[in-house]
Amino acid sequence: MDKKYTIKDIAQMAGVSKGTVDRVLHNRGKVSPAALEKINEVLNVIDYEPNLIARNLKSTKVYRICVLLPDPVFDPYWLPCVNGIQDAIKEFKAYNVNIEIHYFNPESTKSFLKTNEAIVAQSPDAVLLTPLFHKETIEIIKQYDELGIMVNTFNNQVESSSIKSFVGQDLYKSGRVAASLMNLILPKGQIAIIHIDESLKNAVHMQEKERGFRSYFDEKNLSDFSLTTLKLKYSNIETKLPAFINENPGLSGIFITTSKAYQIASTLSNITDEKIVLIGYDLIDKNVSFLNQGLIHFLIHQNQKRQAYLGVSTLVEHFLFRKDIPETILLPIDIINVENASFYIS
Amino acid sequence: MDKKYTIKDIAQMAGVSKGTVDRVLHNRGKVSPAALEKINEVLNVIDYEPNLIARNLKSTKVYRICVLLPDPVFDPYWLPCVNGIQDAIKEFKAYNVNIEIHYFNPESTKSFLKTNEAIVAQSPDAVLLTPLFHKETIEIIKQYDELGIMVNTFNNQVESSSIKSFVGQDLYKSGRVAASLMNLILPKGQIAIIHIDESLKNAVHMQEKERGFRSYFDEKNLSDFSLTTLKLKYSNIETKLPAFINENPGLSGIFITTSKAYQIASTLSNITDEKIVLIGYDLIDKNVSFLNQGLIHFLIHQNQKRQAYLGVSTLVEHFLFRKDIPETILLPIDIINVENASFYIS
DNA sequence: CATAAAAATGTGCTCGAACACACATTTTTT
DNA sequence: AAAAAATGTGTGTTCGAGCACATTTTTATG
Repeated sequence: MDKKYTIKDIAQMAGVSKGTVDRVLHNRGKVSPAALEKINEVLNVIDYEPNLIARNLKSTKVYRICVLLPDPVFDPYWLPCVNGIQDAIKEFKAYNVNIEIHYFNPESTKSFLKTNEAIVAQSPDAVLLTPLFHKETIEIIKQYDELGIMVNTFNNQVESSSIKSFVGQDLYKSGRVAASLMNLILPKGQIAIIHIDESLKNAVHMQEKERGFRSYFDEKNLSDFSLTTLKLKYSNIETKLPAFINENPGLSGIFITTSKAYQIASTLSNITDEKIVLIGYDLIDKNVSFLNQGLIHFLIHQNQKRQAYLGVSTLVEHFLFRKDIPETILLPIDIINVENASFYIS
Repeated sequence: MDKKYTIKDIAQMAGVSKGTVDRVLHNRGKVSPAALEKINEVLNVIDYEPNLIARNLKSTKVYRICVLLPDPVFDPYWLPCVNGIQDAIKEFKAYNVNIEIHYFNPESTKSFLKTNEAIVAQSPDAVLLTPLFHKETIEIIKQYDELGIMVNTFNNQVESSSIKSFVGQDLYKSGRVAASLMNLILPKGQIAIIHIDESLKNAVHMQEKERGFRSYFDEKNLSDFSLTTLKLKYSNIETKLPAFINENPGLSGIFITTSKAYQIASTLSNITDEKIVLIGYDLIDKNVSFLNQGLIHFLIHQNQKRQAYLGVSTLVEHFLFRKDIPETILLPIDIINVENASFYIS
């Protein structure tokens, strides 16, 4: 009963030509009520699904998708994204899709705006954004909206009615996951939450993680714990972290809300032999190296590669196969330790 | 420079007809040395990739793939597999592929053999097997091999040169992951490894997990631990487990090598208030329920859904797009606790 | 009622690969 | 020397959807 019907089949069954069937299916042109009814009758009985292969063979329209990504040269955090996008490019190269990556300097709002202009100039069908800068993103999105360019986002969440979709992780929950792991290793003690950032562009990101982390301990009502927040910059870790350790000799755990746990691990290994539990984010090489050395206990995998891949592939499948684009795709919060890390590194 | 060339383009460039180009590309029919050289010259310069869409549109060949799966009625463990396969069916329904699931009773080798016969009678192009019964699987595979039916396996690994591919998890490593988590919670104490099985059909599965689990503690040279292995059957858990707990009052952790951790959790909650750490496998409803209650600490996610999906999709992509089938695909060993479980449940 | 305008419907070509078939040329056989 | 076989090459059709254009039918208007 799973026979595949073609437009020709329907035309024959309804006693009309395939042109008329086509007009009914696509609401194009005029069709007499009589013909409409005959065709609808057939359509109600059978289960017509257009052959996507044939459709995409015919169509000469080339869909253009631009990806706006921070240049991995400035931060290796973004490297997996490039791989994810290249996977998507490879997968869809048989189709009429053109996917381009445009890089910007994550330290510079100017670079962000300039690269956006370059993309706008190309007037693609859709853009996948990494909305690092909130204010600028809102501006840019307005522009895209006016030009009828579809906007998807990933990694960072920005509220805007013009955004079709977001791919990322529930940061609040990921903070809770980190907390649950910390609590498992440390039944009590002082724990620091460290934010490492130069420009506060990840401020919301980090705050959500902290909120989740704290909520876990709040709920548990664990009076055995004391939580301290510490904000560091790349440039002052070497001086401020040792000072902080000195001031807090009872410190037993650190939760790092960015991918820079390796910086803490590295500095820490130079100044103390005490075992401080480190939990951080992302499987970048340096983090994995400290994980293997036992200096980082857990990493939470944000799977940027898959985020980027899904961001692109949902767009492509929307254009090619008319699939719906989900408003939000939340990737699982993968818990990584030294034993299972190798399976997540691609 | 990424222009897509067609056979017609090549024909024109080489000054021959598309028929001759086709003969060169597919080694069919005779071609004069002169024509061959001209065409090869063109092919060396450009980067020809046949349009897969056009190829699959033309081909009328319907590929038939049968999946041999234990009936989820007997064990809910297999339910996610059905979903994974249905995902694959949905994804490829536009193509000429016919995917059928055939169920057998996992308690009965007879049922396994009988269902296999039914599949053989259909003479599909490929079969995806769940090789529960080792001896019978080897026999069956021989039969498939003689008939030229391609065999892929998932979940259970069976050594055979006739098997094209295996999708699953590294069980030894998953045992190690479980051990590392156990060690994190328990700095010392007595730990039991419990195998729950009726027919020992999973014997190899469980042994590998135990081997990995023990290897972790062996390596660490942790003399503070003592590991005991206990084999239970579904029917005698209620009597034997309490007896075991009585005999071993110092027991502080249990590693359950199958998806039946919920049975242990349930029995345990009736006989003792002591906090015993439980680590098991698989996100089946009952396990997740005990995870949420805090009676199970960790579950290792074997992701059967994805295993089944990948088993089918690699086959389909092999037939449709001539992709290589990887010999082994090892899925990551996902660590699940109460905080991140929801993201893995589909 | 004629005729233009509008509405409805059918025909035919395209996309690119695959392959059957027809035809031409050369080689081999009797 | 004619017939038969082998070899080389080009042409044309197919797959199904999409769409432009041609054709037919209906309706409106003087």
